[in-house]
Amino acid sequence: MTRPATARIALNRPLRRLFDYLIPDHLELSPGQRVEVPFGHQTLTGLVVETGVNPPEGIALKPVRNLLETWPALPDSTFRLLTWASDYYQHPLGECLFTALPPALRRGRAAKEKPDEHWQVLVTDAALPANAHRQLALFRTIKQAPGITSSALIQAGFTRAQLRGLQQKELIAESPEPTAQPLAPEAELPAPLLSEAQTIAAADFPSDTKAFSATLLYGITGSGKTELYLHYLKTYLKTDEQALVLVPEINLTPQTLARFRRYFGNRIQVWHSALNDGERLSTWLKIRNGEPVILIGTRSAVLLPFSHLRTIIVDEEHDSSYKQGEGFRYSGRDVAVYRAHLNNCPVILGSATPSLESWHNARQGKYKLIRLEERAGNAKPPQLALLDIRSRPLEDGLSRPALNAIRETLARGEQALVFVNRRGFAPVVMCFDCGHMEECPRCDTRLTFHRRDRAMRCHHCDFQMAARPTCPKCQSENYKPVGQGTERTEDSLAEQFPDVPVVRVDRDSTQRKGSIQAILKKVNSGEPCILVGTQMLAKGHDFPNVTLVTVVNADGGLFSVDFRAPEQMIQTLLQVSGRAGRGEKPGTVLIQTCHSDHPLLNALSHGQYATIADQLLAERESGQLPPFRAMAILRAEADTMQNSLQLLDSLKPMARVPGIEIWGPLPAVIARKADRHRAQLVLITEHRKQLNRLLTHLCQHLDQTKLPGSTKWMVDVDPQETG
DNA sequence: ACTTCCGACCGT
DNA sequence: CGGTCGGAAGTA
Repeated sequence: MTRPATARIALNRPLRRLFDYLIPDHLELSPGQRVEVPFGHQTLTGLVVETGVNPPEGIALKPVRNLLETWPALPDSTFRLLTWASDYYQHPLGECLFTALPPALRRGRAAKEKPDEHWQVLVTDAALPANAHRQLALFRTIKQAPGITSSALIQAGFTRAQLRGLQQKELIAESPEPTAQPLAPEAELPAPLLSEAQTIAAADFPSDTKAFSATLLYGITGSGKTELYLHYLKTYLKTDEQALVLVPEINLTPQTLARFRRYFGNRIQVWHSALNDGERLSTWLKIRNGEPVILIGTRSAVLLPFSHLRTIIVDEEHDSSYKQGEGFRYSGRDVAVYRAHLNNCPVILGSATPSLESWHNARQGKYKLIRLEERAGNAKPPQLALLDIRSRPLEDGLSRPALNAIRETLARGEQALVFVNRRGFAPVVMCFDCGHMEECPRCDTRLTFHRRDRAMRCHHCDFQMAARPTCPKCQSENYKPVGQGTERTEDSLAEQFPDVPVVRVDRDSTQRKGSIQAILKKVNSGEPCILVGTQMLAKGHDFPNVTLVTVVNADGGLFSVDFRAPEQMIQTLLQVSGRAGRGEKPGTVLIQTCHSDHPLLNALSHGQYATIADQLLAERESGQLPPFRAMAILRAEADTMQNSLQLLDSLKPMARVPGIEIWGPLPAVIARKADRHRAQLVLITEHRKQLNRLLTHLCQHLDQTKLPGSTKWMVDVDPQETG
């Protein structure tokens, strides 16, 4: 056996091919290692995929320039996971592999953390200009805690610039040795005490962390799923093992984190979009080094290079944000299940409203189903009632009975939550004389009116303009907002209940960092108030004093073209209903609708999610839709609809494979978005393997096809949005 | 994705 | 005839 002379390298580029290089004599390479290679006129970071390959003929190989670490940045298990995901989701291997690296390592930086500086004061009193109060505060902080680190100071709200300022004035200096005693680790709590129902559920959790198993924990809102996760990890995870807890972005709140930290102290680490490059590198290294971390993270955490991973929990597994909507369109939940499989460890999917995919797997016996249908503590499930608003007068969207219920709730000293599924003031502005509606010039959408700043905004691109006082078409002054948005509901409620704070929670009101924390703090004080908000309110928050939930309009999902709309509507309604009555007091949910006789809404007001899920699954089966068949969408976008449709049409002959059904090509529901014309071709089949082979073939073909102008195409496997 | 190459179009 | 702008080709 001679040493391999060539290596196949993956690059972080959207190319469905790898590049071969010579291995210089002084280097020894193996898969997963990070290297530097020449590429055209640039030097790029690459990852070794294979060595000893036969390069294509007639190409002069260049040598690998440099090996960045002796150890593989991606260990074998992670490497295999990503290779599988690249093939399954039809996304270029290079880009898939690089998503498992922190930004610093993607850019070719050393896999080392910057050592943290420690600081001490040099004088007893700082003579600073009167306006330098931040520097003065920083000086006092360092004086009080000699040896404190830069990162601790930055965490406390100071900046590097302020440190540099004091250092230049020679008021502080780096201290060589940390003089501060490290804080004694706080005593970790033992496994939480469980209720009777929880104890029964806990007994069904997988006890073997060295074998694959998939468990669906169906626990109604407020049943205490998090306690079960904590109990499970306390019971079965050994002190030298790693665990992963996936959560939707919105659920990673300081409260959740604090709760986990009380039980596991500094084993708890986090992974989410708000981390900076340094924090990402630091956490990545801990995981790569096999430290016994319990990682609480969002979607991309499932791709990290764990080596002692013994359990994966996916909380709120139905949440659509687990599916990446662009680029590498993977599902964090599905990758988690496959990872558990590869790794021979348990995966636990938890939800009060499981996805039909997981529900189906449980029904089929592929997943073990654990049911927890009792609320923890003294809390009772909320009472749901439908409120038909067809012949009722509405005041800014709210009916008299709903307003009365809110009034009574506040009078009892409790809190009310009003759920509106649209942000802004009103979804459209319409001329009552000529019927004109304001549309986005770049998309096939209507503009939403935001009264706060008198702006018309498109919620599908970044277009916005000043609102007009009169109709631009007929100059009529009878030009008014129509329909309900969060802003309008907020204003109207503030007018009707002037003595009570009205708090709006949506993407516009929570843009500022930490503003949601401030809102939650206010609500958790328990004083009577009205919360108005979108989806954001439905997710995972615990408001013990909210006893009434009003849904302004539940009809959005009833007649949508998207086959997932009914499922999503029911999940959202149940999740938001779950915010009611989580404390001692019972909760009520009022759902305003124009279709109180609709079977789905009726099932919701009478039955359990389990019953509805069975019904919805039966409908999916009769329609031969996912999860009964596998689906993939080929999307195209171009400067004209004709170009998009033509490209997809040209694929149809190749896609005519027995057993695979083709729908389309058809223009997307929003056919034009940011001046791009979009169309899609749906492929649907019972044979997932065959579909995968076809997609590989189609991608290969498309890669070699020269496309006119700016025409783009993409593949979406297991799409979440089918419009 | 990023870089370079090459032909079209402009002004003098 | 130089300058630059935009699209296409190539990266091993």
